[in-house]
Amino acid sequence: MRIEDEIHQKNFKDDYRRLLANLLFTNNWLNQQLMPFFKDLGLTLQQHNVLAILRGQQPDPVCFGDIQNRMVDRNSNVTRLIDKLIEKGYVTRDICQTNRRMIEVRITEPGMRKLGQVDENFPKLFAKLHNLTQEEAVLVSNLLDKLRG
Amino acid sequence: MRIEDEIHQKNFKDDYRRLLANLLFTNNWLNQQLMPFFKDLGLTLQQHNVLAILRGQQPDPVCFGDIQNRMVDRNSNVTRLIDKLIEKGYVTRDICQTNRRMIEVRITEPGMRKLGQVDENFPKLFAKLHNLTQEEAVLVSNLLDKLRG
DNA sequence: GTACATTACTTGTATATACAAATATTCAAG
DNA sequence: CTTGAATATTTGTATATACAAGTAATGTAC
Repeated sequence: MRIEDEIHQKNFKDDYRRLLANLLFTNNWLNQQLMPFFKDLGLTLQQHNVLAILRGQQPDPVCFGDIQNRMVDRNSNVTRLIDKLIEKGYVTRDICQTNRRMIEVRITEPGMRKLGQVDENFPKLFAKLHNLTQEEAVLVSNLLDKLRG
Repeated sequence: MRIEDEIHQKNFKDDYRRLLANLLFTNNWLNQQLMPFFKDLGLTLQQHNVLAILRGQQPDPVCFGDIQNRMVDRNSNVTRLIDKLIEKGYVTRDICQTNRRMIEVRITEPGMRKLGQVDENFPKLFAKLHNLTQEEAVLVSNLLDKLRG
């Protein structure tokens, strides 16, 4: 459905304004697909992002700063995110012995199992993006890279 | 900058996962451009969105439901948004006399002037989107329309 | 014309976000 | 070896969001 119809706006002053509205609207649409998906699995999008980062570095730990730099959403409060993940038993935190300002975060076995469970369900999530062909997905992605400069 | 470099991830399992990360990351990037822009002008993105909708219907009023349906961000709480805009003197609210469940919202003269001030500053905001050519902007926008189905 | 569903908006609340200030450790200069 | 700057994380707080429940007016069936 065209963005004009989605937000009941007949036309835009120029193509950049249409793009801006479209990016914001599409992000909202995307969040409405993602939030219930992760909620059903007992995670938030950001919590999943952290777990995936930790799995990627296994068996090495990752410190808060590195987690922040690798997150898709840079505004997340890593301290509080990790608190939640510890509550759920999916990660551990230890003070780094070589630099005691830093915190070493590691994913636990239950955390790995939870990620595995998410992976099993991913196909039904990604099915929602398959209105685009693979070539179109690559094209949009590259243009977004270009947009950010 | 490629999304792989932005979030320090060597590669993605497939092009749809790369697209998903890229859409979310780009939205965060976009918000970091938009938020200070509107903050400097004493508005939030959603407040501006409402004002623009009201100007579009002038001199007719717009009810809450219609505002919601035309907003880029459908999750906004229109009641509280309007409360803020009344506080600032940019809109008025009246009970609709033909259907007293409905609220008629209208933009005020100060609201129009504020919108005018935003318009004056828009070029410097949209400059940030000009890493894409006009053709590319159209292309991305159309592909986003297609993505949502 | 009364009862029940529907519509339109409001309120409450738990959680999340943005952003600034605080703490605690290490580094670096003299 | 002390002082001040830099780094890494934590805490505080005001505002925003998601979502469920509440209220009030209208529509509809009998």
